[in-house]
Amino acid sequence: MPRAAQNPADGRFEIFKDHLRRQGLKSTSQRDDIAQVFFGSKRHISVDELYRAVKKINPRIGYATVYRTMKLLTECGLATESHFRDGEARYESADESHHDHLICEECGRIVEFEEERIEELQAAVARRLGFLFTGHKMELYGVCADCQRKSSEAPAARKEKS
Amino acid sequence: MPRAAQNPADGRFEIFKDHLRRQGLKSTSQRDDIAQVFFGSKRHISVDELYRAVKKINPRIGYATVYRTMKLLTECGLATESHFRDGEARYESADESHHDHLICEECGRIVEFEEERIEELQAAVARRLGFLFTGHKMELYGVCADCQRKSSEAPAARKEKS
DNA sequence: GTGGTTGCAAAGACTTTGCATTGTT
DNA sequence: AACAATGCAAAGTCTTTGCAACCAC
Repeated sequence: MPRAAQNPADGRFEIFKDHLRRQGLKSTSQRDDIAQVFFGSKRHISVDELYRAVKKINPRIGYATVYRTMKLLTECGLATESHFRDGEARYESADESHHDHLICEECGRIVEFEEERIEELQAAVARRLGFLFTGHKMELYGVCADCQRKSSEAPAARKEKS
Repeated sequence: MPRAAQNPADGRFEIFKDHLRRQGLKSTSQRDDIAQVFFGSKRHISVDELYRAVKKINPRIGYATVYRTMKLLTECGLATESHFRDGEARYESADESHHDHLICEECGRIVEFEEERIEELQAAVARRLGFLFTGHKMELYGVCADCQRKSSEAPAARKEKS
């Protein structure tokens, strides 16, 4: 999969517009603004964060429209939905190559990584079980370097199984 | 699959009772029944399924108690919670060795597997990023052999919105 | 103009919580 | 008898949906 460039005019917005046109859907200022803000936002943005961000530049926006637009963006492959710690959904732009997440259980920090060999093994497992492999959901959990240091400095704060 | 380890006296119930005692909690018929039904149930049972099953042998049961008891069972390591397709939580007995899930996107069938090499690579990735690896959440998706056959036999069979 | 779109609020799905009553220890 | 546990229903979260007003096309 060729890497898309990260500049603002990388075509994602056009892909979105094309998707709308092809489906006979209409372009609206709400859809445009949500898409643009989403493309320019930090990764793993929640619906609520996106809603607030869009509201700043376009107060004529409702929660429902954010949900509806994120669904559209997901349909045309421009966004991916994740449910990290079950609760609200978070979206990320799907313009980069595939990666997965490593999450710190202490501070919630999310680090992305790629590991082709894991994917290969996963495909092999699926094949072995007669499946046609289509994808995965994978999150690694751990304690990041910072939090490890913090707990060794303040040894009172430990939670162990007794 | 050896079902030998599944006999009623495999100690899980005692572990649960001990957990209650140690925490100064009380044993009640509801807790006992929920635990026993859970231990004897199919894997990946939902709260709703568990509630119905327990209700059959003990009508004096409420939804809230099932939720509360599953939380207890999870705390003492006897149950694990999963959120397969976001929606309701499913629990499975944590008495067996670690495994992950492969899910058919057509029929929803869930197959379990173990792959030590994937876990090793995951731990290595975490270490490389400075993390202390504590665990993962991993689900593979695909199309099972049966569903692959079905779609090639009846290529016209499409689901449509009514 | 037509028919998709929007914001709002209401409804849904799942889970948690408040409280009077019940049941264990 | 003390006090945790229960069932019920109400409240909470996050997400979807119904609908009249709106707005692209």
